[in-house]
Amino acid sequence: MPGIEAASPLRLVHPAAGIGNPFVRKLEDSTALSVADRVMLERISAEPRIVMPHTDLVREGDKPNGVFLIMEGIACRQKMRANGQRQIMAYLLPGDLCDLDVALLDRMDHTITTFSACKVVRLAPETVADILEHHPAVARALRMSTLVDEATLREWLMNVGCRSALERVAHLFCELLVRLQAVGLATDDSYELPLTQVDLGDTTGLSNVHVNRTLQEMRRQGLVELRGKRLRILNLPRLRTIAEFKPNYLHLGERAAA
Amino acid sequence: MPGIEAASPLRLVHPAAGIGNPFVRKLEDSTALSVADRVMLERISAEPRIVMPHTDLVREGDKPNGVFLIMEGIACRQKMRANGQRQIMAYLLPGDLCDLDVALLDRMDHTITTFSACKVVRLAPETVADILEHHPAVARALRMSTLVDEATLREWLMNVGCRSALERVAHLFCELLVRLQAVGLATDDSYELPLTQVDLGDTTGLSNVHVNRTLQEMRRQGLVELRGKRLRILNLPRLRTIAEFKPNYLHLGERAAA
DNA sequence: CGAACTTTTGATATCACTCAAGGGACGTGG
DNA sequence: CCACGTCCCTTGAGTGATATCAAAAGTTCG
Repeated sequence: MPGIEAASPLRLVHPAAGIGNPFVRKLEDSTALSVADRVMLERISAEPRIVMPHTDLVREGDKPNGVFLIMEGIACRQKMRANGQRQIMAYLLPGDLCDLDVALLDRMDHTITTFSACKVVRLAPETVADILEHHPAVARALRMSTLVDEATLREWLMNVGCRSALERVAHLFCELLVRLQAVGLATDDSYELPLTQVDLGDTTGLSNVHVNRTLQEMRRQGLVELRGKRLRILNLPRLRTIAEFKPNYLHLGERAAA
Repeated sequence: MPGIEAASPLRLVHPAAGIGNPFVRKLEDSTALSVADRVMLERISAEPRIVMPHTDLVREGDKPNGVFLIMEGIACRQKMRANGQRQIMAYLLPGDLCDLDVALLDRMDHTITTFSACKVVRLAPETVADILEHHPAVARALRMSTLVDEATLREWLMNVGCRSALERVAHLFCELLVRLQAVGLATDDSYELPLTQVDLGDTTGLSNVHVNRTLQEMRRQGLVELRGKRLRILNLPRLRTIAEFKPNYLHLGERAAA
């Protein structure tokens, strides 16, 4: 089946191929993809669905109904407590594929919600199975990306478990810079951040009020500038030092290790 | 190759088969294993290595050198900060297999250390690859178990991010009860817990002093009894309520859902 | 232009941390 | 079997970081 697609030159010269498609771009970072791989990836991600902001893609307790691929926008994994407290457990950025093996589970144990308007693709379990079986390079890259998701989760636990408010927010900002740069969505020092201070608080285990004061402190120290929904990092070296940010857990190439 | 093994009846009547082997026991919870599967599992876990307490199995920065299977004892994943602070990010209990796909990574991003004396088996990447290819039922169970590990990590983040000291410790104790029961290492209401209060603090993001005071409060309320290294839960319903413990994230069968 | 949301501010409260020291428990070696 | 060291648990006092509450000011958007 991939052979048929590969015979179609139209796909290969599509202007956005490999640049506009964050999924392809991300996978290519970790593995060399064949033409057939790339064609297949372009094909499955060709018709994204547009989802409004603050919409649940899957809810805790639902039966998993396939795997989501984020093409545009930002979403998150989250869980609520009975008293209304919320913990955000991951950000899903363009190029991220949620839960490769989720079909093995009976019920979702958390909710996936969009922050901003998103373009997402839902892949049926059979599609995923097909990729895993017939596209080993892609499968490898996806497995790798799952490992990175888990490592990121560990780093978040580290963040909330043993860093101060300033350090936590600094760390989050450093991580997002690297991850967004990897899919071409950040400049050298800035990116769009469609989150409220409440969201940041629910991410870092802080109250919104304290996030606010922490951001003020960061501005005062000339670390960042946060206007509208755009974050600009003014002093990256110092921000990294404060956060003790070591991007090794993101397992990027040598490129970003510096 | 499995066929040859299956022809050997000796393995099948091994007295400890499926009972003494926590790995087999755990996998059988999620999938029906064939005789060949079980034989293979018994074979690869036949000769565990004994590791002293407080020994690193792999260190952050090391090249991953295979996958560890915990047969006995308790170990953990952890990371240190430059200032000496430690965050524990997972407990590895008997029957747990660490990092199915870890061979894809260049470097470890965290350290795995034993708490108590452990029996562990190291599986070479080829062994793992062989299982994934030739034992689909086992592969499924292992993938599933990886999903549970990740879900557990999310729950820990929830714990540290939005629960009080009492709630955090209560939640941890509830989780351990269920997980240890699943491998036959806990009674109805008690289990061995070879951890110090410092360890508990590094797990829950609390200081050792505060863990101490929290444990005293739990004793005062008649929730638990912690003598020597044995934890006995005196009022499980209340402990669960306090922790808001919902074991759904462990994705056990109906059995433990109650 | 108004409603709803988000950010900001001030005042107060509290949970948990730090520091420091005393008391057990346990193991080892004399 | 006792003496000692070490590790762990416990206690007290004082502090500090962050939470809570409530209201004002700013923003966004229909």
